[in-house]
Amino acid sequence: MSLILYNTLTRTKEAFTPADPARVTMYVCGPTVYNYAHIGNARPAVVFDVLFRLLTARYPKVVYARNYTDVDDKINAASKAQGVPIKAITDKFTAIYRADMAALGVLPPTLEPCATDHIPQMIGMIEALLKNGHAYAAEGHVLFNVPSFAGYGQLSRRNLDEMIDGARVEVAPYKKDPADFVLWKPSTPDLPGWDSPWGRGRPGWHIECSAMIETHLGETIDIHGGGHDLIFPHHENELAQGTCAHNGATYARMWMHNGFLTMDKAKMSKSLGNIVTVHELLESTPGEALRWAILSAHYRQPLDWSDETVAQAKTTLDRAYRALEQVTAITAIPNAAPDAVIAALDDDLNTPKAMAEIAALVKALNQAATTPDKARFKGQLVAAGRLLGVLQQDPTAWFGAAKASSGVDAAEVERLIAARLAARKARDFREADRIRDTIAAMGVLIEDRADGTTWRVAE
RNA sequence: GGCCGAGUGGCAGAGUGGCCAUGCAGCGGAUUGCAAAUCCGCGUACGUCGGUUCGAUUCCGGCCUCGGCCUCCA
Repeated sequence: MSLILYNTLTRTKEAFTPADPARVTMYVCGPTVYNYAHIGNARPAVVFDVLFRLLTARYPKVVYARNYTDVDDKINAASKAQGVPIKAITDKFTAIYRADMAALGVLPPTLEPCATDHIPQMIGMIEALLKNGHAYAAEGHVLFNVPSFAGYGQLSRRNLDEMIDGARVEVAPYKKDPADFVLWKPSTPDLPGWDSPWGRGRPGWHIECSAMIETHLGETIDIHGGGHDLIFPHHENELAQGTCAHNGATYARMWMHNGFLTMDKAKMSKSLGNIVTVHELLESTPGEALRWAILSAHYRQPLDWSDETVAQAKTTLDRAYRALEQVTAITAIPNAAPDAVIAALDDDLNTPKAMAEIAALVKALNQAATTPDKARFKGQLVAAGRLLGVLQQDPTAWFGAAKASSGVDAAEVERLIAARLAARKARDFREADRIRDTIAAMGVLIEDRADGTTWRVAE
């Protein structure tokens, strides 16, 4: 089986073949750390985490870098507004982002480089661009000269004339061409800055990714990913400067972009204000349910986020964990994920299809009559879940978390269950049902099983 | 205006030229003291108008609607 991925550059699905199977390289644009990440920001982290898991299962070494943008004008604005150094802000939100993503089951990438740790490398790359004629210095700025790169526009499929027509931004006077973009810009004394051959300044938006890719992954990487809105201008510009800095070497062999998460069909974005942060969602919902909801739509499709989306995800996971709970005492036969699950993911990360296969495994586990069958299906289910980053908890922990966060008085529930058991033994079913109603009023459902009565928090 | 996407059953959401997605919800049955859970069964779904075809939700064209990028944005 081979992995097929959709390449934004060619707009087709292509077989993925790494340049060097001994060292697969992937770079995904990470967050600008000046605020809480919203659930839309989490989508690429989760999606590319699945890809990372898939690649790791197949190749001996996968180097996955996801950066933190910790120098940026929005950070500067927050720094001024709060009267604290930018590092106070970026450190805080980097830690929060890490914790939030961990709660979503996102594995730490191999590398998490920060922009501010790579200023010399950025300067070096800018110097290379100046040297080979693709950039120029003007009024303390250094700009990339877009017309110097014939391939400009290939990723976003647009040509310069059209862009000039549609331009909504005033063209800075020091630009040779309206499309030229900033590699380095001067900083006033009140702004963060670094000494450079062009005076004290700070990097433009795009150069950090190219410099960090060059530093950690090499001139050519296998996969470059990010959100759909990064195609233009960010990735188009990265592609231009990266290619030119390396005298025409391929910058990224495969470009992947996830679709948007929407609220009421409109893109979730900080500027629109229609956001819900991962942080606040985690207060009421297990991270695993959020992850399941994110993966319930194909990564290139839009995904409309609502309470209903999350509720359905949680209910579906409840069912899977209930199946696993039934076989807690049975040791799973260690197993690879079933071919059907792998085949689904191999087809451009078709996570909804993979989840349908997981549902089939849950059913098979529930149907299984013999211990060997149960052990086998349990192993397959857990292995399939591992690829998606779900179903790795102990069922008791999954249901226990729901109990804990519900605020239900567990001791009282247990006491009532004991009382009901006594009534049932006495065949006083009216009293037993009355007690159950009392328990139900607490928001708790009880289940009588062969091995005793269990309870769970109702939805 | 330019360039891109998308419209699937009550909801979410895959996919395919002719046969089953799947999950959630709902209905019926089994089971249960009654429930819950589980299992079994159940829905003439593919925006619209044409075209190609023996046959289209799936291919082609027009139209309508919605969204995205062109500015910071995952």
